[in-house]
Amino acid sequence: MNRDKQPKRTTIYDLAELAGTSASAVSAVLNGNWKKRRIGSQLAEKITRLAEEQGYAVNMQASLLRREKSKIIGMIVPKYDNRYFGSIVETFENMARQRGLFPIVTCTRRDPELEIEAAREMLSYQVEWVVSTGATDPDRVTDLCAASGVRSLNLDLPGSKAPSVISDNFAGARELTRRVLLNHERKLGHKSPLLFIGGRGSDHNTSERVKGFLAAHAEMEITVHQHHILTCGYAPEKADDALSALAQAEGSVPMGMFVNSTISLEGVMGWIRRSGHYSTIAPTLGCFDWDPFVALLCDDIQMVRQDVPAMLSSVFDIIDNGAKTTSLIEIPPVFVTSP
Amino acid sequence: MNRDKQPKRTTIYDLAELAGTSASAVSAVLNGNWKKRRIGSQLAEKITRLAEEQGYAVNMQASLLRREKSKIIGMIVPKYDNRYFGSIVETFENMARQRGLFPIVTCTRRDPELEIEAAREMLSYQVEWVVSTGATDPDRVTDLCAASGVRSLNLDLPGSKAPSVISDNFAGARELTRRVLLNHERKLGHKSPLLFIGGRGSDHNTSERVKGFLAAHAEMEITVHQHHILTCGYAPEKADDALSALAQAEGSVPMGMFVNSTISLEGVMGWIRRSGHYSTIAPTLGCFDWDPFVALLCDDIQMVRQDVPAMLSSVFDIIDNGAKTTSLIEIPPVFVTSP
DNA sequence: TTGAAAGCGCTAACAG
DNA sequence: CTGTTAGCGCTTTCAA
Repeated sequence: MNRDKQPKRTTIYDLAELAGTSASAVSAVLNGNWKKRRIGSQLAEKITRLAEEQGYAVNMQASLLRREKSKIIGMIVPKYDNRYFGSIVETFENMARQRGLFPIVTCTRRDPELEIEAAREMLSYQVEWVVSTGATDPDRVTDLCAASGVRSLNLDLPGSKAPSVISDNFAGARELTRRVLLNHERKLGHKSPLLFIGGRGSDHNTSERVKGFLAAHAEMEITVHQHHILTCGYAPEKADDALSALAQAEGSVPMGMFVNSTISLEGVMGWIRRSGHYSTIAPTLGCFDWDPFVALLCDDIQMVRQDVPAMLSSVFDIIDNGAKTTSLIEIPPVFVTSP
Repeated sequence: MNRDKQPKRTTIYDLAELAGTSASAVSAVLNGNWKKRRIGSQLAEKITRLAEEQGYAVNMQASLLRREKSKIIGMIVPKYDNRYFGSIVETFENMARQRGLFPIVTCTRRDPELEIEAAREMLSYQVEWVVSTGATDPDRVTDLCAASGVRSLNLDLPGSKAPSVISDNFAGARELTRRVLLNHERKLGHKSPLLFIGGRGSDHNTSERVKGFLAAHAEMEITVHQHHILTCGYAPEKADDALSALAQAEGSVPMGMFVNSTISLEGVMGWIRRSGHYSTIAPTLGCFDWDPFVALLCDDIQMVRQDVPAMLSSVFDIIDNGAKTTSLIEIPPVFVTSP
């Protein structure tokens, strides 16, 4: 059994004393390179048993201080409040552990200051990599890391100074729009343009999706009204407000919509409910994002699910094998049709 | 500007040399206790400027090795795939940072082995606290931590060897059941018992909720069928399968349900869709959990939202001020009525 | 086969 | 007001 109340944690010196040997022998055994040091197998066994009994845990701070590589990998992520980022984090943790890395993840709530604050903190912990997910200012994080000789990498939103892995937003949005337009035409009996809502106009993903949205309309020879592109931000209330304002200004709102994230969809759904605008006929929707409940919410919704496993495979491929700093990898998203 | 390619990171010795002073002065200044050491303010300023210019970041491994307290706080969490755990993690990170602690969070996918593996890893990193959230075997984590003199604490699911903060499952479930029963009676014109579905029968929360469920029925003098309590597990497919089996066995399924989590609800909704069992009349639902889209899913759903901010306030109150090891704090959840 | 010893970067006495 | 010094626990040469 272990000490009742350990005032001080067990060290390799304690173990060495108990085993009647030296700290270096203990270290070698515990690190598994004792055949290299040709340590007696009975000694090795004794040390292992003792460590077990004492509940010994290596002091990583000391170990890492001495080593050259920390094997720590950091990720910053904007929010934990949707399935997309949730599965990014979960997959990241898994894949990191699989290759013997210790993942540390922190959430920066879309705040640029917090982003660099978090990155700085990670640098203090000697991370070997920083993955910036959906960062508002990824290049700033890259600069900060580069100054300490730490590599970084962008996920979800691209940067210009480090390799980036993102969804193929243009192609995904174009195909999603095409599907929704067809759906809509089938229902209405005639062609009709959609409303685009959600996201930040300034971010790369949103602007690519707008381009895809416009391309699909153009291919089907449908004219989009420029003021029907509402890149109002990500928060639910923003979408809600934008729709209210549009309805007020124009007296009506398009019957079909391209919603730029489940977060925005939350606001859109709330507004649809309250406004009573679609009491006679349900809107035709497309959402560039996925959520299991949304799939059940209505029949006329098409969703695009970003391919998180493929995205993270790319991320770790870069970590394992390297990549040009400027490379931009675009992963095709997956289409989900509601049941 | 900083060195093009730093082969070695800037240390306090580099800074000391540049400033023409000693490492201890640099350390004191950078740690903010230079008034204590009465260091000249011009020197202090110079050091600060230099550190800034060089992009200096303290080496935490070295710093922590020397210090007595690590200021690191760990949390293990089962999944990142729902709003409840997502907001727990986000709130935890915030509150930890607010008091100068460094949070490390890891997801253990409801796997008892991973739970203790993760706890062991955190101990190596010298965490001061481990918060076990929804752990399958919290007492094992507590034992492991105790052996290294590290304090721990349970969240969401209670343990017997460390303080626990959980929702008031009994009262919450009783009130939720009461509301759904009333709703149901109003709709049907007569009293009718509900089906309980989801969760593990062996976990504390589920069994308390079942008790509350039964109590509400008893108070309204409604008899529940024992085989209408389906604690089939948390995965969506489990709920789906359990409903299929019940329908097969009995030819019908109750018109009202108490669903034990949004995860289970996912399966329930899928089954409802596919089975066509409720084509004429919509089911009356209650869900012990909250999700913004579920609120929009149907009119007849009552939800219970666990009070995450209050739960984490309790957690940090214990961390700040201590608590009896055996204390069990139950936080009343909040009722959400769909719009 | 094994142990002694140096030193990772930092903090905190202690000695000026 | 400031510098010197002794470790924190561990890994890794190097010498035996």
